[in-house]
Amino acid sequence: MSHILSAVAWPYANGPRHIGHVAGFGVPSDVFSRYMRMAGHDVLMVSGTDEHGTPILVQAEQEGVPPQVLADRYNRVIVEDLAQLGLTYDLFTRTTTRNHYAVAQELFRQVHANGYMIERTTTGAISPSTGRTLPDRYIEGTCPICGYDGARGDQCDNCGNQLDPSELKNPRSRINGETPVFVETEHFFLDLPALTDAIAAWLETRTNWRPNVLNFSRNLLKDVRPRAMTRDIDWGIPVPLEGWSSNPNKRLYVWFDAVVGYLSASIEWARREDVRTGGTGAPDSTTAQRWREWWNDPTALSYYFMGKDNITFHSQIWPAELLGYAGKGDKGGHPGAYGELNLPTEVVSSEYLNVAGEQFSTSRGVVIYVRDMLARFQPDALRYFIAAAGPESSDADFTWPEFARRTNDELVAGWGNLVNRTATLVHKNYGAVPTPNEHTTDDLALLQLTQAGFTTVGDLLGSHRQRAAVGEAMRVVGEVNRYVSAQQPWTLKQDPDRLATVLHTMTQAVADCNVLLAPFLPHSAQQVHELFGGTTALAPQPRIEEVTDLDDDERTYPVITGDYRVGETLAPWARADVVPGTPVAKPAPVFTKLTDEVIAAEIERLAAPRG
RNA sequence: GGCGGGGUAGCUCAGACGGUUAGAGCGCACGACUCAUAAUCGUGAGGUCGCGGGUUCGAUCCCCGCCCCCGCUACCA
Repeated sequence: MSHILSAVAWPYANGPRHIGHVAGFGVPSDVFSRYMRMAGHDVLMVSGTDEHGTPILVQAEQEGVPPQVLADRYNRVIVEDLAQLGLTYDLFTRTTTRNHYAVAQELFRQVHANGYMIERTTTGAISPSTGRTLPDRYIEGTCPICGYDGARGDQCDNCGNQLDPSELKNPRSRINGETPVFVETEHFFLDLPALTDAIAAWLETRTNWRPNVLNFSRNLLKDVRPRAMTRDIDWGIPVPLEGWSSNPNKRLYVWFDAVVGYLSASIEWARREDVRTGGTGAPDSTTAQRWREWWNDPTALSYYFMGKDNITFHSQIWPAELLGYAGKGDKGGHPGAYGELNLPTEVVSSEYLNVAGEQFSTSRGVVIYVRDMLARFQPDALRYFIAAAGPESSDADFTWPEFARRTNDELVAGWGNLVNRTATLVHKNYGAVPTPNEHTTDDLALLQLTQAGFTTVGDLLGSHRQRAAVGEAMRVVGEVNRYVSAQQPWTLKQDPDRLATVLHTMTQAVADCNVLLAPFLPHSAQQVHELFGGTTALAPQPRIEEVTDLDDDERTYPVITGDYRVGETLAPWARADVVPGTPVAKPAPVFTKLTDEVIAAEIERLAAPRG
């Protein structure tokens, strides 16, 4: 049994998240975490909303509200969506807690003390009216090469050439149209060249990563330069150094602190455990130190879930921060108060989910929000689609007809119908799970087959092959349907001994399948369990809790948390023998079949102009 | 431009470190059954494995060239 950290990418709080986001990081991380918990491991699954950076600041100004107000709004929306989808975070928090500020600053301070934060003067574009960094992407003008007027500061969309923003003719801010000025400014750069050997050595020890992720990560090391970790901006975490911390216009780069979130959320989780068990939540109390079980124990495992656009931050920047913190680069050094922190065991990156062949685009209205999806469809239907057809190893496509097909032909007709016909037969004939007589070889063969699923499906889940895993589980479901057709229990009314045995075998096989599918379909797994008279918790769900900031009594915010203890709130990854005599009521269908009309309405909604 | 991924049955995809008849699900055709949300089970039709060369006894899988699609290209979350 291992300690396993499920580190899930932090959704950016500038708007509601769409199903592409949860396909990339949400469902895969939850399926993995649920399975690992069922298999008996100590899983800590953490994430939160990422709330700093230019986009939130710009959007807040356009709306005329403080950035924190904007972030508060979308933090709550995202929390509600992820919880409703059934994502079992041990803690889903945010980057604007005092705890996170303190942890991010501690990381920065020690990386700096070890010599891996180097101060440099650079020329940067700033907005003259605010004094803030104007990122390349926020500058546009006329391309000096092709004359196209809509060129961005980093690249011309017309001719494809890379540009330097200072080369643009008639440069202007996309935020407010003013002409940017190029000034000299001081910033701290993460000294990646001094850490490259250490990163490369770590990458060399990595096995079992998806090959494209590992190759991409190795490639990144071919051309490494120091990377700025501070910004001219007044929204973010203050730079914890003399002369900097009091400067309202210097802040940590949003990505520096976003990846620190995995650690700070783990620490916040431990501190809240301390509070829950009667402590004060002070960082140095015994329970509040429990995060170290996942971060300091070298045998602990950590899996980072994200979309492919985040790979560089998780296989290069975050390891560099950790190595710099530990003093393990070319310049030496020593760890700070958190000790030697584990580097990622595996960076589990997804590709992209497209919608009907197009990339998601909020501005063009090519988007399906998680919220809208969950308002009209069962969460398990979306989870199933993502698990079975998601962008696991290459880009995948979401279309409404395919969603309907997966739901109707596989979930409803395959699995739901097996549950329903089994429960109906049991209910009609006995009203309870019957006591079996002697099993035939057919019965035993089926039970052996469903039992074997725990190994085959489990192995696939453990190696992040969820599409194959759910396919294997559904193959087992198909075998049970074949058994039912072959045994024809509805013809056995004159042979009660045999009927009881067949129905008992079916019930056991369905129960096995239900556990196999529980990581993917937790909502319906619990329903199916109860349909067959189960009274215990099989697949727990997360809950939203309003909490007070541990270091600021004035502030409250919602978190996602829950109790996911195997054997107590969660079924183990193994057969649970069905108990003869357990009452089985007349079943109601577990999954809702999607009609053509419903799907047509969704297609129309997607095609409609935005707004 | 550079780097990376991909082009396999009508659709969505799997697979082969080169080797007898290339797989799955759905769709389609026919049949069986009727416990079940017209669900289930069986049988069958259907593929020049992007194009052109090369290596090889043999390539769809390796090499070269080409065409097409997608992503990344570093201060953008």
